[in-house]
Amino acid sequence: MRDVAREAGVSQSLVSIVFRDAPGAGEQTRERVLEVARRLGYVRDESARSLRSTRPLSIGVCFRLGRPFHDAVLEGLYRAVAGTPYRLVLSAVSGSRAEEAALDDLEACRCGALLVIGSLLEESELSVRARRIPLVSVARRCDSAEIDWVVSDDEGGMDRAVAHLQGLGHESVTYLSCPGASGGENRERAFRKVAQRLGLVGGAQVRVGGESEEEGVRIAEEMVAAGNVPSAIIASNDSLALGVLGGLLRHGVGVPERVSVIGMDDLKALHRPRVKVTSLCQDTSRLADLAIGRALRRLSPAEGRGTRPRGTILPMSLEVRDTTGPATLGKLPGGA
Amino acid sequence: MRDVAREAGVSQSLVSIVFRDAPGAGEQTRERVLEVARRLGYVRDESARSLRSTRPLSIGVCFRLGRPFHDAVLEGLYRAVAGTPYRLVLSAVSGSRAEEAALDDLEACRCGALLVIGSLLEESELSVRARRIPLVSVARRCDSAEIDWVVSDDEGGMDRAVAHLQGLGHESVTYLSCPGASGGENRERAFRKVAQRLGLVGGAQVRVGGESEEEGVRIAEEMVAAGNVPSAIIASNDSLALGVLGGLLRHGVGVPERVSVIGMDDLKALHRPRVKVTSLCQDTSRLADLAIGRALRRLSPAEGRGTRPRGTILPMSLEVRDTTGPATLGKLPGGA
DNA sequence: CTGAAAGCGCTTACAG
DNA sequence: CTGAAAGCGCTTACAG
Repeated sequence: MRDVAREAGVSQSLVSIVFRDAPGAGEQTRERVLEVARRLGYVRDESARSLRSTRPLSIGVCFRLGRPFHDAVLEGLYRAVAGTPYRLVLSAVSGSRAEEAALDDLEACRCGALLVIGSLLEESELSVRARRIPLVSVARRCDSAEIDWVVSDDEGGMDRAVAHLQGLGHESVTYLSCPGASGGENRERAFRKVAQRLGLVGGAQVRVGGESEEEGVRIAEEMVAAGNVPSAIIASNDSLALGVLGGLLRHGVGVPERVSVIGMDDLKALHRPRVKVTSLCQDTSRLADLAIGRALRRLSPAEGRGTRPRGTILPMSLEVRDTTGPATLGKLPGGA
Repeated sequence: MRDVAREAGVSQSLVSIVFRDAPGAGEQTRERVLEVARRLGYVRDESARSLRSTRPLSIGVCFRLGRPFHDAVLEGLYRAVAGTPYRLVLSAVSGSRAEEAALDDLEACRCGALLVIGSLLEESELSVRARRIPLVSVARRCDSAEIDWVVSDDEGGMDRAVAHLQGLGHESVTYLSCPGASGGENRERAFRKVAQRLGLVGGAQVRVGGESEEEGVRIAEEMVAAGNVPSAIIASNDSLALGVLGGLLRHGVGVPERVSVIGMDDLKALHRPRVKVTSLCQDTSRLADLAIGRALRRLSPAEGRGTRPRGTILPMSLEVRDTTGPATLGKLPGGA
């Protein structure tokens, strides 16, 4: 910066003014500074900037590697942050990197706020961090006093899914859970509630599922082997749904002729050429917009941390595709 | 840090010494400082650290959102960097964020080196950046004088794939290219070379492919409609292979009975329950290890930027699974 | 083993 | 509109 100032024949503060787009520089001077900077390959130093600046310059994002849902939210976050004066700082959770480490890293980087996608941490631990720095939880509800959150309406979505199946004549539905996942408990609770509300009490089954296609296949095969294949299945995530689908088809159990299958999350991975899975979709783009909105609110000097945190529940949409159809009442072959 | 020093009754430099694990602090003092820091919720500021430190503290990584291959490499990078004194700084490329912007961000963050996964930029642009900061290109060969690179051996892999098909009796092979991808040209060139070397000259076809399952389906359907379905297909990426597979099966063309299909990259997405696709695999973990190794070399004061850049070509392995089988010489039904 | 002082590259008042 | 000076939170010599 000093070099640029010298080369352009101005003071260093003037260069700073030009780069911050602050008032106080003539049109000509501004252009000359910019030209010199370009010529010298000058890049403004973010560390120095954020160290000296009186307000934060960045928003931290904690996400998980290899999850299409997280990638989709991230994509939305970049879009949402584009019009603001903030930049995104990323920190990934993976097999070799715990969520705690990822969050520590973000806290050390002078982020003004933290967005955490699908956190798997205890709510109490998130609370502790939220006391140090504003926290927005995405896709995971947090009822602690300090945390803003944005989630999808599992219950409303589940309602739509079950009603869809009932409309097709299905009288019993088996739900495959996902114990380890961030929204797992919530989804299971939603299913139980909805099943009761829609009078599915006797026909509602909950079975431990998982998060991978492999587990889905195994479950499907167990069902077939036990001669106990339900007429409708809601899988708590799409990988599971895909596995169940594959497992059933492999054993000659028709989908949707004999069994209807619904997935959740609407990942791109679902859009396979062979069969498009009916799925309950989260609106990743709105999730991202709202998350950035919350962060901006906390970052604004006017509002700041004063107000109590806000939770928002976004509707889910049921995308009806190829894997759901009329109930056959066990009259078709394929049932064990 | 000043607060911690005051609270622990020591000087600020002593706190710094403790946190840097530098010699010069008594065991007791060290523990007291650590205890106080924990109690106060002190987090060392990365911006200040990297600004003041005489050597770089971080390595920047530029990757693309929603690509399983990139995620796999990232996972390996986190593992590889764990034992070093450096941290990873991530910057994502996505629909709403150009690769240039992602790299600019990294340059502004005082990274000591940049790892770029599957860059789509012109080599000349990478060169310009490499003059400012050491650059390691992953999965994209760079012959400019300034850039280290680590790639997979497309030609050796292709050799293995074609030989495998020949061993099964296939006399002609159609290659589906991937014009937009980062390694696209290289793979296509590799196929042409290998086809010639293995005497497949007449039977070698190159056809424009793509990067999505949808494109794969379309191509398969065009082949079926034109009555021109080859006996063996190598797709330049796995999504394409999956699409081709789906498209063929849908029209009753048996895989591998009538057509053999090989994909490339061995993404997790390939491990579907129904059919496991034979694929040419990149070793993402070694790719990551080597990339970090290159960066460390450039970062070490001893070696530094003095030596000329090194390129490394890693072997690919052919994972033979369900989609390749003996050639049927057009005697089976299903050929148009 | 411990403390006082300088300085990384910026931004931010404040005086000309 | 422009320049000199202070300071963000650390690390790094260097003196006790």
